[in-house]
Formats: sequence, structure tokens, C-alpha cells
Amino acid sequence: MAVHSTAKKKGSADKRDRILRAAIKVFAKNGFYATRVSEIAKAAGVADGTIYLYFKNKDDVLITIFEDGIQQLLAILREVAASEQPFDERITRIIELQLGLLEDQRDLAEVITVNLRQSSSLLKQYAAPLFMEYIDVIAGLIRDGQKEGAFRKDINSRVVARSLFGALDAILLTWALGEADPPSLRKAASHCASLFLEGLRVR
Amino acid sequence: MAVHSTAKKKGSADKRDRILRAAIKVFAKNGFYATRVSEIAKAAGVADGTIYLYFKNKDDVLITIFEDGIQQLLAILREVAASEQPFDERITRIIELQLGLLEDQRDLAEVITVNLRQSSSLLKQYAAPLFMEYIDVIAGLIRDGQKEGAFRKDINSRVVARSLFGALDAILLTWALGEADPPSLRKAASHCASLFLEGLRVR
DNA sequence: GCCGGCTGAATGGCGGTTCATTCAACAGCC
DNA sequence: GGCTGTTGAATGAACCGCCATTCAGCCGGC
Repeated sequence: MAVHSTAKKKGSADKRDRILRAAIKVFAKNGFYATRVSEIAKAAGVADGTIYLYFKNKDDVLITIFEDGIQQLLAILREVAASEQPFDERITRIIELQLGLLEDQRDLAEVITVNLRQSSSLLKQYAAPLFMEYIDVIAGLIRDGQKEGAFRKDINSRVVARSLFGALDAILLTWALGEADPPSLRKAASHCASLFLEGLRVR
Repeated sequence: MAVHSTAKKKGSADKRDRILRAAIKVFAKNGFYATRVSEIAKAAGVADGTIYLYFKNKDDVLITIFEDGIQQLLAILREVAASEQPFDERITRIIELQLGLLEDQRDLAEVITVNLRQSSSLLKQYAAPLFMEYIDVIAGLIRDGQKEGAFRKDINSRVVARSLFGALDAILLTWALGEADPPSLRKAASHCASLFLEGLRVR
């Protein structure tokens, strides 16, 4: 057997990926609830039942996509937040990376931003902690900047973090839903960065 | 005769309201898709079938809630945007009004922010235009401010508008989902206003 | 020929919607 | 004012289509 390298209880890891990628595509187009499991299967070139060899159920597929995406984002975020660059630089990089990461993954962007809100209590359970973790990383960076005098101190760091998150989310949403092209996204990112940096400047 | 004052084609307008209010409550708690029509009926103290006397179907209930809420918001927005106050003042007022309006309506806030994203193509159809209208009003105000030299001109007004919307949305979301008390919401509003105003200042 | 991954038709139940029935309110009539 | 016929809002049990999930078989590799 020598099952290549990837650990696996059963089935090829490749098939699992095919399913996930297909699911992202279909969820993005139709939304979670309107998506039939059979559609995911068809898009993945797989039988309906096969999905249940790799995932507990339909919810599990969405949760997996969501967690993977956020974890990816969190990893980058933490790295940048902890870097030794000037604070302004770090904020800018976070914004650019975050929007850039999803730039060639419209579908993933849409699944995350759109389906984050599908609030079956089940998903709320999963989304809330990750969301908080996310906010915490940014808020921590802001707070550090305030402590070191790089940012004004008269604004609550968590409010800034939430605002920044929301702003990026909204930009991403209109980009994902609309016709906007990648260049416009990058331009939006730099405008957004400038807006927040000026807003945070000590005067 | 003399049916009090409210016009009515059929049924009491009061009953329609009861249903809407109940639906807001239940949608907020469980999300649209997880909500059973029978739950709305029970919460409204009404039979299942009665709901179909006032609404075409379940979607129609959500759409009505959503449209009413946004229209309410848009009306206020337009008024403030067109007022003769200084631009800074107008922005601040918009932020405060918007958050304040929903302060004592947690459930409505949650339904709007959370279910805005439920992307059955049907709802996308309804949500997108209203969302755009909303963005347009804010973007218009920013653009006017830029033209008159109140705000810096090197930032795209639509990007600012989207960012502001997203920021408010995120603040509202954490407030609606979390335990935060009203005072904290008002404080968040003023911090957010300050952040954006400084960010927009001409230098 | 045996094992395990895979298949996809069959199933079961779930829940939005319908509609036959009820009955309170009202108008016309005496 | 009482009696009666009519209306249509309200009801809620039943219906029916849909779709997530299952599982009895089917390969294909060893």
C-alpha cells in the first residue's frame, strides 16, 4: 500500500480535494442551502455517496471549507503582525495580503463572506470563535502600535479591528458579487489602507 | 363600518405586523433557512395558513422585513446627506443615526446584517439594488465633500462608502451577536466616526 | 476470489404550501 | 332588538415534492 505521503484513513486525498474545490464553486454560485449534494458530486465527477466517505454530512463540507480558508488567513495574519516592519507597513501588508490572497479565488471569497452569515446555530458555533480570533490578531497589532506611539491612543483597538475587518469584507463582497476586475481590487486595497492609516495617525 | 382608521383589504393590519415582528424574532434566533413557518406562526399566535393570507411565501416574509428596514435607513440617510450642516457633522450623524436606529432593535439588526448574505439568487436580486442605493447615497455625500474641499480627493468615494458600510456592519454584527451593551455601541460609533473623519481629512 | 473504494438508485422524513371547513361579524329584514 | 343568510378571515391537518443520507452491490487491483 504505501499510500503515497498523505495520511488517509480511506480514499485518495486527491478525491477529497476535488470534492472541496467543487463544493466551493457550487456554494459560491448558489449558496449553501440551495446547493444539492448531488450537484457537488456531479461537479466533482464523483458519486453522491462518495462525499459521505470523506465528510460527515453537507454541513461538514461547508465547515471544512470555511475553517481551511480562515486558518490560511490567520496564519498569514499572525506572521505579518509579528514581523519587525514599521506598523504602517504591517497594516498595509495585512490589507493587501488579505485581499490579494482571495483575488484569484473569487469563489472561496464569496463562500467565506457570504456563507459566514448563514446562521444555522451550528455554523454560528463554528464561525464565532474563528471570527473573534481573527479580530484579536488585528486588535493586538493595533494595540501594540498604540503602545509604541505609532498610532493614536484615543480609539479602542477592537473597534478599529472590527471596522477594518468589516471594510475589507464589504469591499471583497462587492468585488466577489460584481463585475469588478482585479486591478480595481488592488486599487481599492490601497485606498482603504490609506484611509485607515491616516485615521490612525497621531496628531 | 368604522373599522377604526387603518385601511385594510383583508385581515387586520395588526395581524400582518404581529407576523412580521414574530418573524424578525425567530429569524434572528435561528436564521432564515432553519426557521420553520410553523415557528413563525406559533410566535405570532396565528395559524400556519394565516401567514399565506398576508405573504406570498416564506421568502416574501424575509424580503418584506429586509426592504422595510433598509427603506427606513435610506430615508434617514438621504435626509442627513442633503442637510446643510458641515460635512464632518453629516458623516458623524449618519453613523450615529444608523447605529442608534437599530440600538433598540437588536433582532432587526441581526436579520438585516446576517440575512443580507443569504444568497438564494432570489434574495440576491432584492438585496443587491438596495445595497447599491445605500452605497450610492454615502458615496454621493463623500464626493460632494471632496468637491467642496472638505475631504481629501485622492481616495475613491465609493471605496470609502463601502468601507464605512462594512465597518458599521461589522460593529453592528458583533454587537448584535455578542453581549455588548448599548453604551458600548454608542462609544464604538464615535470612535468609528473619528477614525473615518481623520482618515478623510485634507492634509 | 477477496478486499476496499466507489457507486447511484432507493428511502424516509421533513416542512412549505394548500384548501375544505369553521365561525365571528355584519347587513338586511321584520 | 331579534332573527337569519351571507361573507371571508382564520384555521390546521393533510399533502406532496424534494433531497440528504444510506447501503447493497459493483468493479479493479493484488
